[in-house]
Amino acid sequence: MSSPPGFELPLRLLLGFRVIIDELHAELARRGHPGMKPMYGFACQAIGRGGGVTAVELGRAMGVSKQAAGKTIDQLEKLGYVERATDPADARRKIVQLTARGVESLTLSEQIFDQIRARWAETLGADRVRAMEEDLRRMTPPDPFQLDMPRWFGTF
Amino acid sequence: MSSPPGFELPLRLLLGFRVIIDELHAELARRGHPGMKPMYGFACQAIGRGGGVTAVELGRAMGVSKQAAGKTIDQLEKLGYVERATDPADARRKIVQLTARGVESLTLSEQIFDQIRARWAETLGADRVRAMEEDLRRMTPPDPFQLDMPRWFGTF
DNA sequence: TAGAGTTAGACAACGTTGTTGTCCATATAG
DNA sequence: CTATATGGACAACAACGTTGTCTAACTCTA
Repeated sequence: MSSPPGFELPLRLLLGFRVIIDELHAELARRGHPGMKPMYGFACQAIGRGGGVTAVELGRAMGVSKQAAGKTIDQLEKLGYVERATDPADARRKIVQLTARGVESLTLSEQIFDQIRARWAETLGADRVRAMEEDLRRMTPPDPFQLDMPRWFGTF
Repeated sequence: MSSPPGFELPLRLLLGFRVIIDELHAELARRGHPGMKPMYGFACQAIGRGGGVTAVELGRAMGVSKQAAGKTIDQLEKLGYVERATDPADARRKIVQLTARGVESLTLSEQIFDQIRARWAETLGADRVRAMEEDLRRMTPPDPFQLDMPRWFGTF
């Protein structure tokens, strides 16, 4: 009747995240997006389908400096997922927007995430998955995007 | 009655991990281990209280190269958490062992993890936490240690 | 309207954590 | 005894982050 050691919970949370993200990217690669990486995916999600964002805004949304955001944007631009356009109303601002391919990758990711969740629900039961989400929502901050993982994990 | 979008689950899993690890390190810092970082903690855990390991073994256990493991050991040595000794039976091998301080940090971490888990159980109910662990155990690989996070998240 | 302050982006220098590749010393096997 | 494998050190480099500095452009106010 004893509980597992306390360190198992965070380990399993991380492993769960990793399993899902690995599966997502394996499927994305299979469906024409082999260059997509977890970080790029988060960035695309943060850029979104709306009117576009600037490097400063993206950095703020992801919890990193504008320079770091700018480098990520450079990569995504090179891969054809985003494009930059100068704001007609403010010559300083460069608006970053998803390209058609970028939107496609986002849509595809959402479908794949839903499929993965459905398989979890098949294995564990829909109510258990829902309970897990609910419990995690209670224990984590509401703000969904604070994904400065490399820095966080590296230097704390 | 619709399910949340599929991407919420992995996001919450990551956030949950992060919340717990952040809390652990805040508490560790408060109790005399301000230099401890997530990665160091994982390395200490992998080194363990046993007879010590070599850089090659540690690298294998953590899924990184022996050079990377060696660099982490350098850091931990500088912080006073481990010490190296040459194997009397094999002059090539340098055995890495936790110092008293290293063991203390490990023991402290275990206590803190247990406390965090107890608080989750208070908030969510013991059975819900147990269910979460059980479900995650079913959906993740049994091998607990494969913590090459920076590389994995960065370059995939 | 002119000047001061703020903001966006680019560029450079650097830190951390990884990677490969090379090399030497030591063990082990044929 | 020699050939091979292994452990560790060192160097060069890649990826992703940081801070600092500079310039261009906007905005506010005297």
